[in-house]
Amino acid sequence: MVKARSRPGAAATTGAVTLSSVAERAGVSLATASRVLHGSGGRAVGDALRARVFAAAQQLGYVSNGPAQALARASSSVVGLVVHDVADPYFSAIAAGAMRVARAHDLMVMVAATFRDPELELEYLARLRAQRARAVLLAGSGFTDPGYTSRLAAQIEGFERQGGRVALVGQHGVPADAVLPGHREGAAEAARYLWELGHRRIAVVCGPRALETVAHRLDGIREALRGLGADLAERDVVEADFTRSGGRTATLELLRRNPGVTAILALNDLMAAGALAALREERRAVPAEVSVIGFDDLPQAADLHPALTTVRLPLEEIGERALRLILEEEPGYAPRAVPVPATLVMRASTGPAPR
Amino acid sequence: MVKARSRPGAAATTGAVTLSSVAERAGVSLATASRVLHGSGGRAVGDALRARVFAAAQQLGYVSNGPAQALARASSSVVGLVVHDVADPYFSAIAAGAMRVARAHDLMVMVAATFRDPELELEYLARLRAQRARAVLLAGSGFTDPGYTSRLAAQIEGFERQGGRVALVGQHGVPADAVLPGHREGAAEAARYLWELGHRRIAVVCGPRALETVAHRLDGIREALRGLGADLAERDVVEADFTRSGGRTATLELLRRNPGVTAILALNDLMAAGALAALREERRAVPAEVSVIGFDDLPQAADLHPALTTVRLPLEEIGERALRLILEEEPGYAPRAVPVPATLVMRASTGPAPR
DNA sequence: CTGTTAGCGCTTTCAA
DNA sequence: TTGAAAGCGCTAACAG
Repeated sequence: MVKARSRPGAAATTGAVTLSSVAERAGVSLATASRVLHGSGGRAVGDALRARVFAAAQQLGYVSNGPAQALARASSSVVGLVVHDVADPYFSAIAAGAMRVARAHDLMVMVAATFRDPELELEYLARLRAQRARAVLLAGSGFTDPGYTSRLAAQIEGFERQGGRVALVGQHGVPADAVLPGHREGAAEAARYLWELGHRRIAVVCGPRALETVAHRLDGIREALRGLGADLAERDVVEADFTRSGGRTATLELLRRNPGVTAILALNDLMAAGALAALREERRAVPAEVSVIGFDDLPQAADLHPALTTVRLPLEEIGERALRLILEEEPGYAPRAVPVPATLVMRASTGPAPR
Repeated sequence: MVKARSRPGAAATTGAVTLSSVAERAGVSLATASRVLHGSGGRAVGDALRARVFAAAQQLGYVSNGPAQALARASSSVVGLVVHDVADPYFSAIAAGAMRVARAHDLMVMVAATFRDPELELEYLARLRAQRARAVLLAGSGFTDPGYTSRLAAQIEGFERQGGRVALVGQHGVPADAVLPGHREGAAEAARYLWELGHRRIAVVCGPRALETVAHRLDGIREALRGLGADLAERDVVEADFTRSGGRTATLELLRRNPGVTAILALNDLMAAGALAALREERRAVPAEVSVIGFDDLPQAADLHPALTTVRLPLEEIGERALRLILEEEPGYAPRAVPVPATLVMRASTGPAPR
């Protein structure tokens, strides 16, 4: 018995429209059809054949097979984007920037959400590697854990050896191209601003310290206060989830522990929103009794009540720059680092310290 | 001269670690290595060989080649998600739900943002088809344009013929499995609520009417008012971008056109935020002078000032249900439609009509 | 349980 | 310019 699909091109019998069925229909070779339909630039094929191939493809409703192309070319047209959580506006802003760049390069974007699980981050990186992603942007802040760091470095190295490029948002303690948001400086500026307003009882509502972002922002505050001759007491730093509800809980706890605070630095805007809610519940006037500063300047920051004073980070730009770094520039001898400064945006949630 | 890579397995020389180099190293056949490393379940290979293969893969640092697998299996492990804009909380919530389901099925998610451009939507669908995505979720609301609709239907049909599954959020006027958010009913309920509060001068601030979502919500309002013996005048419907700034602009315009309005229905929460901002600028007290209702119940709705009364849509659930529909159920004879009801959430931005 | 082998659909020399 | 043919890395019969 003759096997149904023993010959190249036989697939056409099956129903699937392949390049060779297009070639056959157009009366040209497979190679020519490939050159017409996928060849870069478009030159190098006579106009007559060219037209016939297009017509055949059109009539047959040909759709190229991405995986096959990726296999033959040993490189795909997808880039990976790894975030903690797509529903977190911080990450969706970065994603928006990155996607714009991907679009400009005609690449598809594979998005993975780790929900702040380092293991998942590593796993997704491996899968992106398996998918032969051309580049990967790790937008989630690193975790300050040596074991994790070395495994991450190994994955990254493997990925790069395989021809892929990797960029990070934040310096994860591994050598790779990175965009470095001004966490430290921005936080320091916020702390100094409060100090200037006369606040002396400053507290911090922060996310998990294992997150690099959190650690850096906290450091910035600490250093700034030290520079001012003050000190941030451990009891004035309350840690919780890096979310609105974490911010609310932490603030409530803080108010219990230290009813005298006059200023709260929330390490992101989500937590700041929670802090404002808690303060409202506790009937503490903002900023008359307590001032609040956030971080990131999410779109909704200005709509909080009172409008949130915060440290602005150009998130979309960060996503753009990071992806550009690996898509538009050759790998250098040493990893590149692009600093992106943070700026203080003064609104209505801060005021002079009550006396 | 002997060609460097004339024999299968020769690739090992090149540096790339392939399945056959693993097999060779483990002293087993390619098939066995494949069964151990990628075979589902894991049975059917003796423990001894099994262990040797794992060891070899480990030592060599083997990473499977996704495209090659996809080609051989004629099916990939990626699903597509098409949205208007990842930075829009409406879509990022849906995306979060969908990604959770994808994760449960061990699938990667390719996200495409169309920025409300129908052409781009079609293009991405084609590319997802080329990537042999297993399923695609079109989360962006359809466009009420017949030309677009028929082309969309054609793409979807092609995609399905190819073995892929498609789900929609909203009925785009094409036959495909869909999750149908209660736009109409939710909007109607909001309108009736305002009516009960005594409002008789109700206006609508809406996004582009070419969007199905907008059209349906608007219809719901219109019908509800008609049912109450009232009518929504064209001059009381102001159209703008489906964003915060669109909401602000439209509200300003509305206030100029019709200073007497006592209630504003904004067709999404983003626009409602803009409406509140505009009202604040114009020194109109909310809800004492003007009541405002939004739509979606984004996480930030409760933090607006005053806290926004809005129509809640369980967005993450919508994303989940939609993806489940095509990942967990066999295609039916007819397209399925899963209705998801909207519910009114009463907060502080609405109150009795002033007299 | 294990190995052989024929493709999957496309790209890319190499020759003509 | 165009075509022939050799893979890309992996899966899945099929045969032992």
